[in-house]
Amino acid sequence: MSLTVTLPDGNTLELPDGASGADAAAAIGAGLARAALAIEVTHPEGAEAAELRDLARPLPDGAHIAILTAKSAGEEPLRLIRHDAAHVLATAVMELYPGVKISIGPAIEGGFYYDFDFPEGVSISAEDFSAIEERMRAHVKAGEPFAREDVSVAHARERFVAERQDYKVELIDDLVRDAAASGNHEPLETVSLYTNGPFTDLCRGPHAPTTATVGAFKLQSVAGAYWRGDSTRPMLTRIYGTAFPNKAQLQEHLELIERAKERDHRKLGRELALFHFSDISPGAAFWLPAGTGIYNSLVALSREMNTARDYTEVKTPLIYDAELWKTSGHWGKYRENMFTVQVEEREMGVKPMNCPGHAYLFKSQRHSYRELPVRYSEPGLLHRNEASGVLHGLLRVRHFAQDDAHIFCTEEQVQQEVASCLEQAFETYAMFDLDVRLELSTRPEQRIGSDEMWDRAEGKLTSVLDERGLEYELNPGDGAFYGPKIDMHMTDSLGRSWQLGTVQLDYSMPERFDLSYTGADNAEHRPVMIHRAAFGSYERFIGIMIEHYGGEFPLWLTPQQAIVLTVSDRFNEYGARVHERLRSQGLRAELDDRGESIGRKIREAELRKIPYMLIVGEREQEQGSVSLRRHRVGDAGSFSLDEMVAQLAGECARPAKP
RNA sequence: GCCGACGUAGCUCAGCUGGUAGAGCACUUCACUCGUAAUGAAGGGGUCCCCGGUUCGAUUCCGGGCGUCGGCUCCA
Repeated sequence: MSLTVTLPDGNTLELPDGASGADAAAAIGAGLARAALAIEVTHPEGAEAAELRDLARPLPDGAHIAILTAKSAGEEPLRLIRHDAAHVLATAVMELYPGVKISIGPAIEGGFYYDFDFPEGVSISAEDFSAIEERMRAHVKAGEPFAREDVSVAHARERFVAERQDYKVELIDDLVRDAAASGNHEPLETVSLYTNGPFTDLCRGPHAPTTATVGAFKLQSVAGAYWRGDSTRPMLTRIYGTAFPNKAQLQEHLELIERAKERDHRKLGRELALFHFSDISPGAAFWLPAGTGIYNSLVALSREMNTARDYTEVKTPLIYDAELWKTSGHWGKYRENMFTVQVEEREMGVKPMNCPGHAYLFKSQRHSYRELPVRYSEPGLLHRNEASGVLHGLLRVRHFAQDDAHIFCTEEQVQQEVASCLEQAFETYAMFDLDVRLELSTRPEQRIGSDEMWDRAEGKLTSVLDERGLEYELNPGDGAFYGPKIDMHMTDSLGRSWQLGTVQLDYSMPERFDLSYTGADNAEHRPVMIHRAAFGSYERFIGIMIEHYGGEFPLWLTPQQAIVLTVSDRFNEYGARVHERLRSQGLRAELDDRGESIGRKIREAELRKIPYMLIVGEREQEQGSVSLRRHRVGDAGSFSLDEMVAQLAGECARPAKP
């Protein structure tokens, strides 16, 4: 008896019955057999997707197979190695800390982690890493095989109960329950265990043949993480690490992280004197002149774009009677995260968002269907009492402003308005070369409004996205408490994802505030409310933008577009004239006429990342010219003053909207 | 909020086992008048995060708080 499998190049391979993936690799070549990590198997019958399996498992007859090695394309080899590394980490920790309870340890983007529950009184910090790494290295060096064993649920459960591995027992019970609940599957009868050296873990697999494939690894950080991501359950200790097939790749990865840290907006914000943070007001930026310039440019851009789209700007109060927040529903859900003040006998709340104010303002006037959509925009100041542990530079703050707007429209206008909001957001991001990721967030558990309302609202957002052929991720249960939303996300220098823009559909707020307009039928109708922002908060957007550009902003946005550097103070008068010419063209230019050497002036301007340095000395003064040096490029030749001014004015203009 | 680490001059950091602190950069002044990434000299600058405790004496040890960093939870 024999079996036949098909290789990726279309050739077939005949193997004895019961042959494994390892046998297939060996049949192809000894080099491949040594390098093989796992095998991708596509079943002959059934339309199931390819499955990555251990090399040791027998191959089904007629399968299409592909041997995976460390050099295979895609993320799979790294994921496999990192998952192996997570098991090796657990092995070492179990040996070093008797009584520790293990939970889960997956591969993640950039590495892996394993969550542990250490015995009472034991706490782990980075200082313990070298001892753990040493044990890990011993296991990797030993090249211990990963052995898979499929055992009955009862057997596995007994085993982990006996070992007091409560988290594993809970995982098994959940697997059984989920299988039963899914309906279309048979009840769960077996689970797989993987053993490497002294360590056995409940694990779906696959794994590489031995621990030796973890060529290079490093433990990176330790952090708390709630069991099952649930803040009501115990907090476990998570150890993060990363692993690669070899040392060089690990080294390269670590250097990449170091370089990314150079782009950190908190570091650049300080170095470029854009903003300042202080204990005196946690979570609130002090904006220095350069940063304020950028901030104001963005606000101006938003105003222009809004005006072009028939938005009207309004101003609403910062502090409101609690009654407003009770009406909107925020008092019930977000009271803990609001700043409140006692004013005489009244309890007041500082606004964490503009919507209730805008709803109230809409209600204060009579509206005809003829004026709809009414679009109120307001870069209003907001305060949210964010938990101390979540604050993060400009990206998560307590005090901020949004490029916020609320659209009040008829049911029929909703799709058009949502589409237009998305377009405006895309247009905005295009000006900054940002690629955002879309997410559709649907009804959360804690919500207001009927199911019919949610069906309708989610349906509308989905249809706008689908009609435009936009790619998006579905985020079930992540909507606002009053309606579903489309969020636009962007990542920071270290790959962490942050929400920028949002478009939220809201049938609930108009109901709660009893908003209405008079229809053509002379009867009162309920408008629909759309909440939207493109930048999101100006603070966060600037933070993301600093990291995106590494502090080298586009010319139209940069705080200082040009600096005039005098070679010595004999040329300060001419320098001042050049400076004045630039300023009269509306350019943001500075004059450095200090008695310092030209070398020093250049160095300082380079460090400040000023794009154009105009150097003036004897030659330039005589010829009425300037010598240009571009940031990071160097000497760019000599130009007549008229020529230079015209060129700069042209290049520094804001790019035309697409 | 939770877990862990950290908190010394504007910034980056040093400071052995407890005896009230130091460097470089930045800043000020003076000299230098300079050609594409640092001229030299002198000087000023510190409630060593805050509040308690131990001690003859605390930046150092202990407790509590606050803040920051990395995660987790949360994010209207």
